[in-house]
Amino acid sequence: MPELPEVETTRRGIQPHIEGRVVKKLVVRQPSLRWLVPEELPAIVKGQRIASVERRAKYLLLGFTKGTAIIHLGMSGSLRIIKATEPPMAHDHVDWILEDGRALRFTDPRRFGCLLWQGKGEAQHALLASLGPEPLSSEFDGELLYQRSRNRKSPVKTFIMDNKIVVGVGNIYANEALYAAGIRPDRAAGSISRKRYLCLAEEIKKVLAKAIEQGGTTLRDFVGGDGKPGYFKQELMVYGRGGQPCRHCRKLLTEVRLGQRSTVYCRACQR
DNA sequence: ATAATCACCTGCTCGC
DNA sequence: TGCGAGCAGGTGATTA
Repeated sequence: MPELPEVETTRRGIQPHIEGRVVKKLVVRQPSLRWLVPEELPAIVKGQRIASVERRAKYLLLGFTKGTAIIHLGMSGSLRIIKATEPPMAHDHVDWILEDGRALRFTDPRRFGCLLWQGKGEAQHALLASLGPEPLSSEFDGELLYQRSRNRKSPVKTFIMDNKIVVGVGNIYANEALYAAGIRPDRAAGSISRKRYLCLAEEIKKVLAKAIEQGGTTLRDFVGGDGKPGYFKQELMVYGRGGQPCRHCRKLLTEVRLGQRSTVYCRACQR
């Protein structure tokens, strides 16, 4: 479900409801997520105030005086605000019960998500330590892509999805940005010119920013923290459209697999 | 160091 | 209608 725009949409949806609130109780029904939820976490956060709700890459960070809760939504995770009395459904693994009678509920059928803890003063969590720049920040640009791609033989699509290069570019938006930039996804990253990388970086920024504006892409059942679906799906040019006509030239879009991920592009518009 | 593959898990769609 | 195969928004770990 979530790529960066969906995670950011979630963050914006839940922040007004939980920031500044005190955690009355953390209920972990299913600790077995991608990594085990730390056993001691409920005791650590009980009675603690959520001071901040931030995002780094696709991680959501709940800031406390004593440390930071690190949440990832994986492929199928979501967070929403509920009444604390709402009975849990099958994949409702964690509830952050607040003192105002509501709760932040984490749901994740596939359990690829995680909930971890980094205590204040501990070294930065390994998951966050070697991440590349945020795609919407000024640290990320075409020059960086150009420099980092020299001598790389892997496909450019795989390259821009590598979170050591830049974070937050998932399969949907990688496909979309490459289409917008007119670059074939299977070209070797090292064979692409500086000029084309400048264009690609701009398109990555544009597609992500636009998707955030629209509240993310709802494919199956993604909803933001406010329960509203995303509206970006109607803007997709290639993702999920293999075999259908290119919206620009009407030729049929090609679908291939690159690094186990479905990849769709136009053989005429992308070179 | 880089590239390719595997693994984690449930649910849904498709073809027979 | 039922059943196995394959696929899905992510990404760390493992293998060449």
